[in-house]
Amino acid sequence: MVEKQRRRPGETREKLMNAALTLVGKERHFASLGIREVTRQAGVVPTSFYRHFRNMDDLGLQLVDELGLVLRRMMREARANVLQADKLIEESVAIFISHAQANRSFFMFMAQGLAGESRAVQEGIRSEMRFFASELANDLRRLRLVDHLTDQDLDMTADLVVRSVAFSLTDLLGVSPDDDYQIGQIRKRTTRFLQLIFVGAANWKSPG
Amino acid sequence: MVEKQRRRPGETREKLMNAALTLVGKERHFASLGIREVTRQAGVVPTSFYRHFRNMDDLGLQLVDELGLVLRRMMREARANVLQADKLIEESVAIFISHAQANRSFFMFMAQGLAGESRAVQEGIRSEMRFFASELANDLRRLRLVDHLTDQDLDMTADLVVRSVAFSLTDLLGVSPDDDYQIGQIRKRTTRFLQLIFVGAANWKSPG
DNA sequence: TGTACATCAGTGAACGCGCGTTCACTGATGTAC
DNA sequence: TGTACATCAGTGAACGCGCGTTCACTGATGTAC
Repeated sequence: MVEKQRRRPGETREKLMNAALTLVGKERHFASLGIREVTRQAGVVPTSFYRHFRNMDDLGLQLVDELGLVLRRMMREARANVLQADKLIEESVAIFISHAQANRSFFMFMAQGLAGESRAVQEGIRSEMRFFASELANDLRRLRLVDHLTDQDLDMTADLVVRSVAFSLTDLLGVSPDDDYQIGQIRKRTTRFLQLIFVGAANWKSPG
Repeated sequence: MVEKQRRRPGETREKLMNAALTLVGKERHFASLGIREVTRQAGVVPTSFYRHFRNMDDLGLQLVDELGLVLRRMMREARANVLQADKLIEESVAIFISHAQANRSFFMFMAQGLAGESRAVQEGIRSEMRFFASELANDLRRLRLVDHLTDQDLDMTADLVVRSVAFSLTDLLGVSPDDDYQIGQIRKRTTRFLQLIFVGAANWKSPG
């Protein structure tokens, strides 16, 4: 006899979201996932899907919300651990890379969603990135490392940093998680990108 | 009676590739396109597909090749038209944006493919971007605007420029092609990103 | 505390449909001699 | 130049299958009084 029901509330919902993420982590594109496929991966009957989501887009939107949590967690860790200003960039990049590795599927979903099929998911991910960039701008303001920049120029700098890191993400997701050499290369290159941007910011004069 | 056969050689192949691009241009993700869907859009019987492609991935790879041509055309135009060094960035960005608008579907395909399902397509697009970046580095070397950089640092700068522009592409593709105000904003922001990067490059000292 | 009822979340059967792919056929075009 | 044959590219019919979605059902949990 099959053990059924008496599940923790929200358990199936969670299973479905994890199933979608797992498939995305296996090089599948979110846009090509089907409801039956996801429920199969989750070990759940297809009809269960509709108890939690209206369709795959809906599931995608809820994944975006969770992605936001992952990003906030990463930010918190970066704030706690990046203590020496002179190592700020190296350490932040290292933390980013370790989080990207630990949540590979989530970040894959994010990279896919930026040019994805659902406009709403796309907007959601963009909005998470904007939030991230604005928090970074606040941190930079607080650290007073680039004191001569106007608020607007600081925002621009933070935005460019976030974009560069996001692009490195797609590099990172393209190599095997075990390939330490390649990952090291990506880490170094990302670090240099950010250094270049900060040299630019340090010497920036607002056009007027 | 239906007029049939006696087609220009390669005509159907072209129709199929255009059909896929058209669908991608309509917010569809390439990974979610089906063979029947593409042939329907092309006005061709499903079996015709197999005369030209082994599967959708194959079609994707051939689109990457065409994408390369589009990028080379853009590069050529930029070289021909960007004459004054002081307007170099503005003018290049303007040319990029006008090409992105004129080949919206192609660039959409490119943005999608970077995090797409097919590893081969992904690699193809990356390789086109690397080529583009290396050509840009050559141009910068020739113009002698950043003479103090090592070859490696110049490559890095060009790479960062290309990435930033590619990311702006996803901004651009997210707004309506008629929304001149938004497009203007994206143009300005991209220009400032590149200016920031070049200020960084101008003041860069290779670590050693 | 107990009872009646509503809501919630999971199930299996069933539907009609569009999918990818195979097949044998056809006429146009290219090639050998 | 003409003829015989191979190759190419397009066609329509057919296949089995997995898809999204609906439905009526069931038992567990929450709520009202």
